[in-house]
Amino acid sequence: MASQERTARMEKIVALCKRRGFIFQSSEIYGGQNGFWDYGPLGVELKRNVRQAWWQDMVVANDPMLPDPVAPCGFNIVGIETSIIMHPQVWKVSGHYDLFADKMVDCREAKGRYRLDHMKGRWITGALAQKAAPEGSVPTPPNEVGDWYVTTMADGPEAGDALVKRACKLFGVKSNETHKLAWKSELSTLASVPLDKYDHVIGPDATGPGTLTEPRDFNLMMETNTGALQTAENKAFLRPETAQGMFVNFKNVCDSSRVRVPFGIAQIGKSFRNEITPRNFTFRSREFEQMEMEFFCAPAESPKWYSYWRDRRMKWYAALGIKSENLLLREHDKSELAHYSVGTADIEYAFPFLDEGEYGELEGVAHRGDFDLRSHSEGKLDKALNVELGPDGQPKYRGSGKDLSYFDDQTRERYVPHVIEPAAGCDRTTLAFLCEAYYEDEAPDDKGVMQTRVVLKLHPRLAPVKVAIFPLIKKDGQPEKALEIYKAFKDAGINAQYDAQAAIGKRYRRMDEIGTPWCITVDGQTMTDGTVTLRDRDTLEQIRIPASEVVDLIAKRLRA
RNA sequence: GCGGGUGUAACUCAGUUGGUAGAGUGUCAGCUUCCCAAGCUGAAUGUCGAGGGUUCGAAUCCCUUCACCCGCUCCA
Repeated sequence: MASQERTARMEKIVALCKRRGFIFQSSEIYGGQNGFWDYGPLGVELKRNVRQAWWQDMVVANDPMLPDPVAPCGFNIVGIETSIIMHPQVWKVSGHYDLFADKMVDCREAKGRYRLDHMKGRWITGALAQKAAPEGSVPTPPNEVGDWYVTTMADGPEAGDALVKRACKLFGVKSNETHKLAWKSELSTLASVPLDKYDHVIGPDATGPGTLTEPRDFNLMMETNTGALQTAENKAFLRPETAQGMFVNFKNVCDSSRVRVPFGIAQIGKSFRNEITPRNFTFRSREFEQMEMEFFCAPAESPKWYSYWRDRRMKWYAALGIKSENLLLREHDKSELAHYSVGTADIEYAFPFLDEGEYGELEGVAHRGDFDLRSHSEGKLDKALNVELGPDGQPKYRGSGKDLSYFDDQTRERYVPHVIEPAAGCDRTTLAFLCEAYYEDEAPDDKGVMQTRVVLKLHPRLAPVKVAIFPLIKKDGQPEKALEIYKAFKDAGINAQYDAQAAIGKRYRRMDEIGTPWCITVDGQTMTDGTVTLRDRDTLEQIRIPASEVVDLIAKRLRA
């Protein structure tokens, strides 16, 4: 089975990550913490390199004076680093607060999950007609007269009728004798029922009472408190995305850094979400790192910029070694889009933990229109881009009241810029590079027995260790010469390792397994003519070059 | 959240009807070794996922719990 092969491959990658110190489970000695992961000595180098490659391409490489030939024009992108905890109003205006602030109850019998405030019901007195207690319920003596809370998920005017229907069935009353139903209360939501009465609640799809769990919060956002006192007033949230930090600093950046539209603000940082089901290694974590960029442009230019960023981001993954057959650009269907949006595309990777033909999201490139800047200015907008009003006719969530428009002194126009947002998951990207790099060779050993060689074919710029230096044998001055070369790499700021332990073949294999692209070996010939061998991880080929030139050569290859 | 599976050394795994743990790989040290998991000698390493119970005695039986994997469900 192809899927078993894929699972086995993924398990080997996870084992390698642990064995060689790329990724560990968080708090492992205490039994682990679901949805959280630690990066080990090699993993942290790999992840740093991913960040650095992103920052290089998204920030450092860009300048209005040096336009990318395929871009509409030249532009700047500046970096920023904003706090994880922001003013709580930020999340109300951004829409995150409303998105998932609901209490949910589960029904143990019907295996359903319901929003507490959507479940309507009425109290009624009577004897339940049911005989056997349903699965998951509180056992009830049959035909006992009591007070019950009958519920339904039916909405609006239908709710009352639906309850009558349900009650007839539950109490064995004929549908033309509904006057026999002894209602004790008007329609209310389950939120009005105290927890200690849940034994008497009959779920919308249950056949008996007491099958509902207590209401549980399903909050996307992690909560915390900012003062020593944990009161409702000082409740705060750990950011679920880094983007809002850039939107709320739009004016600061404009006023302080001589940028002109079009320009971008980029940020790399941690975000937090209470994922319901953390799964698939680091893919769905509750604490994760994002690499996001908000590109501000004139509304009329935004479709061109959207296409540009979507294509450019695809190229970035390819340039760092992701094969095109494992990468998918998935344009969202027009019906999935908010009407103001020109498009949203996901960049997806064929992770081995997914079935063949399935892809997991690495990055979303979204055209966000002026939704965010206008919301933070005027108040949270609804889908029609009007300020969403509360019952009192005032904005439901007030914006900052600050003017976040931009005056273009070339065209003499004032407008709220539109935003193109390429938002990548750093941990997912790191994981994708690991999965892509994992490779097994077979080669005979000196006894002719086939041996598996595990290689991480990481792009040299991503490899945690760039080069290893070995003395072929531990004498004749070879260790001393090798250490000298090793120090030259350290001095040049290139991450190198020295290893004199065990046979040369074993040392090469150790380096293959962690993805080190090059190994340099000092041998007998080095002592006479000053040359060393340079061995390539992928081709296994060796060339001889002067020891004095190796640092420059590797540095040059890393820049290429 | 539900159902199924798993959890023993750093990794992969063995461990009989209950009698307080083994292998291979890896790691480390020494010798050897002039290029792709070489050889010899030696060494270290386990709260048998955690907590509780039964028992004279638990890796093994029971309960609870945590984590991971698979399938549903849910979801940015």
